[in-house]
Amino acid sequence: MDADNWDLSAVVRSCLSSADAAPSTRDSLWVFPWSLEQLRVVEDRKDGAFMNSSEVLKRRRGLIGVPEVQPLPGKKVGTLSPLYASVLLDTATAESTQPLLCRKEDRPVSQTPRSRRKKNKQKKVVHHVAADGLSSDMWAWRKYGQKPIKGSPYPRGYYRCSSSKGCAARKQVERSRTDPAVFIVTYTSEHKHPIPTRRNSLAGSTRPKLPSTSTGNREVSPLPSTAAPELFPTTPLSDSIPELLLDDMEMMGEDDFLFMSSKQGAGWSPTGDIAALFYGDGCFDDPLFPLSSLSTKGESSNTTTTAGEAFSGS
DNA sequence: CGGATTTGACCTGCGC
DNA sequence: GCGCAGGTCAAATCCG
Repeated sequence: MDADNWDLSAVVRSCLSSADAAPSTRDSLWVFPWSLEQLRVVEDRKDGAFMNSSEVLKRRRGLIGVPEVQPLPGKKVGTLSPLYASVLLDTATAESTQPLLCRKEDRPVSQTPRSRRKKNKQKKVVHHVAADGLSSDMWAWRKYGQKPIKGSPYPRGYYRCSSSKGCAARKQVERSRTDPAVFIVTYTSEHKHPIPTRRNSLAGSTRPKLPSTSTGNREVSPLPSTAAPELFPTTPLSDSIPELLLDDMEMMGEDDFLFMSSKQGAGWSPTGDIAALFYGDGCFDDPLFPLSSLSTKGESSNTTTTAGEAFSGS
């Protein structure tokens, strides 16, 4: 895939493979960087077929193997990441029948999101996380802005890494407009420093401020300050990850990490939460994304969900 | 006092 | 070229 052709759907596509598809194009899997807490949140909801947290942990430690998933009743067996599971959750709870996932080239022109501006040409990692799963980020983030987003009742918060000065890593947090219980976290750029083994002093000094009442927008805030991911203690992960992976990740930005293909391996996520596993051929070459076989809604391609729609303006 | 958050202003890219 | 909308800046403010 052309790096300039980056699209959210590609992010999602990269997380899924289908067991019934041709191995040459489907034998790929990405486990996106969810913390165990986040995974447990998804796991508890039992809304789809996905690898549970213990499985992820085993894979993380073993750094090999194919995730096993429980097939949805009447659905084909597939493998999918927690990220996709969250997308399913998002879809399942959406009142709208508008698809949440689609291929970029299938998107009607009228629905094309205001296409990526300069900043948006940067590769991004998009997570859908439950509110109580936001607490898992090892990095320290400092909020530098908040903007209302057209078409969404919820503003988007802008955070930059405060673990190290000069670090270009940023993230955006906003509520899903289809499921306010789900937050869309978008990571851009990469950390230019090793992941802290524990939350640094900056993070520790972040005050757990109560949501402002003076502005009257308390209910539309993407998340109260107290819910900022960086404010919660997180179990250090360094004890279970081979050092070589840390070295690899330091040399390899998240973008490179995302676009690695045609080989096996593992590494840290941009969030530093959990090792990602990948193997097989590059999944970005997939000609089709067989979401219809896994979707919890509908059977036709018309109901294939698109995370891009959940993310873009109306 | 140092660092984080808030929030209005400003900048910039994109569509028309 | 203009307007819109997203992204960033920075002063004011808050808090430990």
